[in-house]
Amino acid sequence: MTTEVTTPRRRSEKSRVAIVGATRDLLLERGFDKLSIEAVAARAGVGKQTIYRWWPSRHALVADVILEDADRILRPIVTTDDVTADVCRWTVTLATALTTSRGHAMLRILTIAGVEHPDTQARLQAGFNTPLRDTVTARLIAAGWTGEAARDASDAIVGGVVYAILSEGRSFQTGRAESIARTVLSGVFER
Amino acid sequence: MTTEVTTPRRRSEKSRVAIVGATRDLLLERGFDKLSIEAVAARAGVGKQTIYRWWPSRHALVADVILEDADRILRPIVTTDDVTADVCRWTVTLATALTTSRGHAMLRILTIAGVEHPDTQARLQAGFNTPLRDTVTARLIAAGWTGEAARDASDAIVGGVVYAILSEGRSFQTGRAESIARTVLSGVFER
Amino acid sequence: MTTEVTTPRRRSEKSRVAIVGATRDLLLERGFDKLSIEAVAARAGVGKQTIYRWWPSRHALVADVILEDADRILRPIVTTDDVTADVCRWTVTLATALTTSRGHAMLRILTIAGVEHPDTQARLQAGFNTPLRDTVTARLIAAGWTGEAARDASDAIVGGVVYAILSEGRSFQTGRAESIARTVLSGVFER
Amino acid sequence: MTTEVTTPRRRSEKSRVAIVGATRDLLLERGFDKLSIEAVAARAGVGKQTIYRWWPSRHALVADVILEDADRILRPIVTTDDVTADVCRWTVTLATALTTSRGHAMLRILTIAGVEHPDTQARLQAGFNTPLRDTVTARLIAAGWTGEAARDASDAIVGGVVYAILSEGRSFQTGRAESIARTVLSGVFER
DNA sequence: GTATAATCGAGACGGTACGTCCAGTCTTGCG
DNA sequence: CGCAAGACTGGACGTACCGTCTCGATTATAC
Repeated sequence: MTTEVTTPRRRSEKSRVAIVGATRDLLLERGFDKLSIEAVAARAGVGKQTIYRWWPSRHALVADVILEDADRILRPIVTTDDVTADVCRWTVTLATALTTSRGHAMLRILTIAGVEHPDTQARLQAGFNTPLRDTVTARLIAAGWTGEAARDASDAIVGGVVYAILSEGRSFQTGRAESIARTVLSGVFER
Repeated sequence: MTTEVTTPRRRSEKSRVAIVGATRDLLLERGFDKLSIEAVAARAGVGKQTIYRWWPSRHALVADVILEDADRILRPIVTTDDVTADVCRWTVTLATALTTSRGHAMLRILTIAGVEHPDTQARLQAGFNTPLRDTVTARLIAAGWTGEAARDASDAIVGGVVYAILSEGRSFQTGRAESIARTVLSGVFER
Repeated sequence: MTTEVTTPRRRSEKSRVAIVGATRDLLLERGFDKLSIEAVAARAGVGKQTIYRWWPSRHALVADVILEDADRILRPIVTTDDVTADVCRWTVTLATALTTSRGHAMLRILTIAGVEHPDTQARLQAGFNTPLRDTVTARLIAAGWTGEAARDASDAIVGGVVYAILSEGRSFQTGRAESIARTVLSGVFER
Repeated sequence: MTTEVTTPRRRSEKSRVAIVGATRDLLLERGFDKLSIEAVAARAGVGKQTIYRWWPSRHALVADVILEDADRILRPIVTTDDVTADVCRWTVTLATALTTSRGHAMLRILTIAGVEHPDTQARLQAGFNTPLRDTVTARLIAAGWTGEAARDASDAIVGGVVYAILSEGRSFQTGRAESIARTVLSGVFER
C-alpha cells in the first residue's frame, strides 16, 4: 500500500520554489502579458523544460502563484451583533487590499488569466471569487437573510466594489466601498 | 454643423474600414490574445505599416473596434412609472446581451484590453462603463433618489451583474440579473 | 523654334543638383549598400518621385555621381622621354588617389554598382575603366609598342594595381604600384 | 593532431548543410543583393534564428559558401620545364573558370561581399586572392625569379585577368588571358 | 552500495510575430 | 505640369519567445 500515489515522482522542491518565486517577481515587475517562460526559467536558474514538465501553460503557473497569495485578500468577516457594520468593515478591508499597488496588480493579473483561459478561470473562480462571495453570504444568512437574498446582496457588494476597482483603477476611494455595501444592505433590513 | 474639419491629412477611409473589419472578425474568431497585427494586415489586404501609422498599439485598435460596437450592449432604459421594473428589465437586457456568444466575447476582450493598457482603460471606461452606470443612475435620480444613493446602487447592480458574468462565463442565468437588481432596489421603494 | 530641345521638359536643375549632392554625401557617410532613396530625398528636400522620375534605379543615380567625380582619379600621363618613368609616375598617382579615404570609397562604390547592375557596368566601363587603360595604352604605343602588347601591359598594370587595392584595401603601399608597373614594363629586359 | 576539441556545443550538422546549400542555390538563382536570409531559411527548412545563431551576417554566410566552392577556381599549376607555358596555361584555366556562368557569378558575389564587409574581405583575401597570387609567385620563384619580382608579376597577371573579367563580364576572351600572362612574363625579353 | 532511470540545467531547433525600414507606386494640393 | 509631401501595399530586417527536442550530469529510490 504505497501511499505516495499522487506524488509525481521525485520532483525537485527547490526548483518548484524558485520557479514560483521568479514568476511572482516578474509578474509584479512587468505584468502578465510581458511575462515570458524564458525569463522565468532564466531568473529561477532552471531549464525551460522543468517548467513545462509541471505546468501545462503560463496561465496555470500564474494561477498557482496568485492563489498562493490569495490570503492577502481573502479575509474572514469579524462578527459582532451589527451585520451591516460587519459587512461594511469587511468590504472596506477588501477594497483597501485591492487598491494596494500589489493587490491591484494581483487583481489585474487574476482577471486576465481567468478571462483568457477557461481552466484557469475555473480555478480562480473556486479559489478567489467564490470564497469572497461566500464570506458575505454566510454572514447574511447568519443574520437571518434567506439564501437567495443573501447571494444576491453578496454579488452586488463584491461585484460592485471589485468591478469598480477593475474599471477605475487604484483611484477608487475606499469610502465608496462602504457606501455601496451600506446601500445594498440598508434598504433591506429596514424592510 | 461640424463638417469634416479634423481630416488628419489624407487618410484612406477604405483601408481604415478594412482594418477595423478584419480586426473585428479575427477578434471573434480567435480572441484577443491570439490576435496578431500581421493577421489583421493580411486579412484587410493592407501593409502592416498602415496599421502602425494610425494606431499606437494593438490595444488601441481593439478599443476602437469594441467601442464602435458598444451600442449593441449600451441600451437606454425604457421608462414607465415603475422604477424597479424599469431597472430590472434593463438589467436583464444587459445580462442577455452579455451572455450572447458575441457579447460575451466583447466583454472579455474589453476587459483584457482595459486591464493591460491604461490609455485603453480610460477610453473604455468613458465609452462603456460610465455610460452603463450613468443610465441606471439617471433613472434612479429621476425617481427621486439622491445622487449618492443612485450611484451606489448603480455600481452594485452593474458591477454585480457584469462581474458575475466575467467570473462565471456564459452559464450565468439572466434570472439572477433581475434578482440582483431587485434585491439592491427593493428595500428602498418601501422606505 | 525653342532651342531647349534636349531638355526633357522643364526639369528642375535645382532639384537635380540637390539630389546628386545628397547622394554623394550619403554615399561617403554610409556606403553604397546603406544608401536609401528615401534618405536621399529627405536630405535633398525633394519628393521621392522626383528621383524616380529621372533615374531608373539607385545604381544609375550612383553611377552619375561617381562619373561626375571620376576626374579626381582619371589623370593624364605626363610625358617625358622615359616611358617607364612616365607610366610608373602615373601608376603611383593612380594608386595614391585610390588609397585616399574618398578615392577608396569611390572605387568600392563603383565596383559594387557595376557588378550588381549590367547597364551601370557598361557606363562605368566606358567612363572609368576604359579611359584608365587607354591612357597607358596610348603612352606605350607612342613609345613604339605594338597595339596588342600595349593593351596587355595596360591590363596588367591597371588590373594589378586596382585589383590589389580592391582586395587589400587602403593598406596597399603605393610603392608596390611603381614596382608592379616597372616589372611589367621593364623588369625583363634587364634579365 | 587536433581532435575535435572546439565543438561549439551541439550544433546540428543537418541544418548547417541545408543552410549552406540553400544559400548556394539562391545565390546562383538571384544573385547576392537579392539574397534574403528569410528566403534561405525557408528554402533550407530552418528557422531564421538558426542562421543568425551561427553566422553574424549575410556576408559571412556567403563567404562560407564561396570558400567551400573556391577549389573550382583555385587550381594548382602543372609544372613542366617551361615556366612561361606553365603560367600561361594556368592563367587560361583561371580565366576559363571565371567566365563560366557559375564561376563568373562566384566572382561577382565574392567581390561584392568583400567590398561591403571588412571581415569578409579578410577571409576572402586569405581564402581566395592570396592563394591565387601565391600559386603564381611560387612557380616563378621556383624558376629563379626574386621574391619581389615574382610577387609583382603575380599581381599583374592575376589582377590583369581578374579585373578585366570583373569589368568586362563574360565576354572576356580567354585568349587575352594568355596574352596578358605572356606579355608580363616574357614579352620584354624578346624585345 | 551500487545500479538505474527519472529529473535536472542548458540550450539548439523549427516556427510565429514583433515593430521598423525601405522600395516603388499613387494621390493631393501648391506654385 | 512639375514638384514636395507623404500615404499606400508589400517584403525583409534582426529580435524575442514559443513549445519541443536532445544532451550529459545529478540524484534518489529499489535492488
